Amino acid sequence: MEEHTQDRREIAFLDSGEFLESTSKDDQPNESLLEHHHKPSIKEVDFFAAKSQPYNPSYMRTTSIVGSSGFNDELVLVNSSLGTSSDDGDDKTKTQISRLKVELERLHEENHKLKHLLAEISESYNDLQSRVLLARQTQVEGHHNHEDITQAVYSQALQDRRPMDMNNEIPATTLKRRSPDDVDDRDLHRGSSKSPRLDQNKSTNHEEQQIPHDQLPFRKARVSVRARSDATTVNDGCQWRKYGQKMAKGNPCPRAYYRCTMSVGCPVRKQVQRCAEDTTILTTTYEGNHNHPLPPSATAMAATTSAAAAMLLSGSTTSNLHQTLSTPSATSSSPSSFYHNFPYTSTIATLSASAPFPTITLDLTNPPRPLQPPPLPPQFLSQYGPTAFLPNANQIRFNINNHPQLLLPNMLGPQAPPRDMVDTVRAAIAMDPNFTAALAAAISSIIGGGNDNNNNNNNNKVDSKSGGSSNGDSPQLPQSCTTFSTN
DNA sequence: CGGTTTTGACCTGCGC
DNA sequence: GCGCAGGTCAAAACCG
Repeated sequence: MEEHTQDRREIAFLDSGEFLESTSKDDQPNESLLEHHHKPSIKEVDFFAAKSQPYNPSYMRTTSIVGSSGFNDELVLVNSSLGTSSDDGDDKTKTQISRLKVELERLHEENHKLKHLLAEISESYNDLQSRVLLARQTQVEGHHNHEDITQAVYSQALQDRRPMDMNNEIPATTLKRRSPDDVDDRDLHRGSSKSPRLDQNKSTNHEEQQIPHDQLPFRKARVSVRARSDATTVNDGCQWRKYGQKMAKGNPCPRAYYRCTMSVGCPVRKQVQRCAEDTTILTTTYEGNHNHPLPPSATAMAATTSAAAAMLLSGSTTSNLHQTLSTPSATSSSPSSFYHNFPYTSTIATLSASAPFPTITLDLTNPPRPLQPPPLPPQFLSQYGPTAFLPNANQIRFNINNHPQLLLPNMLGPQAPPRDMVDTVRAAIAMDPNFTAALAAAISSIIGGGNDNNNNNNNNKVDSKSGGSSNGDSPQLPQSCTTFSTN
């Protein structure tokens, strides 16, 4: 049981309609509240029903911190008028108060259980999603006639047999490990004979491979983020260690390779390279899934890129994704119809079919044409303010399956503090069911988001060297958050 | 002293 | 087979 008295977050009851009706009927919220607890009317706390309830400030004497998911992690019912009631000293009132406290404790415990339940559901969902994608892969491998460009991208990824990326299927060759503490799915899946001394774990049978399902087998999709930054790399909330640097062909700027160091063996890697044409643009390409909890500041980014990767890997969800050509060689087969759906000159999201990996590029560099934001639920307006979703200079735009266009303010630019990013991603996830791929991470962020402010200003490190703060000041989330790509 | 960065070497796949 | 390019390794240097 968590402490009620320390660091409590005051949550107004946005409970069932019955409850609100009872409180609004007599326009005496405090007494109604007490009366309400004479009756066992609050059997369950319907967190998600709160969204549909009109916000009535006269009854919400406390600050509403109902997250965008509608899930309260702390239920501390505060009746600010109890102590000043004219019935002070009345035994009946005291009895009611004590009953109320008991009920409150019960609700708190119930809330705690629901949190666990939600975590389990989220985990189950991720598991199921992996299985679905695996089934899709199997299906795609047997049917190469794909009219949809995204299916073609996906198919190409599945047919790619480059050993460095041989994570989509277990090769019928040797598996190896470099060292006990340097084990990632790449090592587990790679069919390399690079180091005979490390040649072990041989197997030729798919089903004999004991591979974590969350790393199986979809790791090839990449999420690339283009953003203007003067720093060597962008702050995404994670800790990274640079393990290599290479000069890439056609670009005078070196490409740096980073590996996530927030957990031993975390397979997530990223490449950072400046654009040759415009050195103020930094391209960060993420690959892999985190195998550890993420701090809230990293979860938001993870949720966004994970959703993008999920779109990329899901044929149905990518079919309506606006696509443009990032380079003349990219996605030459992209149907021109996409351009009709895409009235903007700037790149929104780019799918690259020519790359060795299916890659989705989120371009945050081109100021898009101002767009009318979608209507927002009242709770978002109350929580984030009416201007929270107004278009900024740099935004990511998603248009997935004809869902409302989501405006994600520039996550990486210096003018956008992480708080905006976190809040906006939360809201975006809540607004679009297709972001359920990131739901677990987002909700975790929301649950732990009571101290988001702690992460606002101290996660601006620009490289891993100055890092360490991101996981030191942030509470670790109770679950592993799938990040960036689902491949 | 431990973690990170640097940097040359090495490995692999691909194209010719 | 050879060269090229992308990616990774690992020892040395660096840093707090």
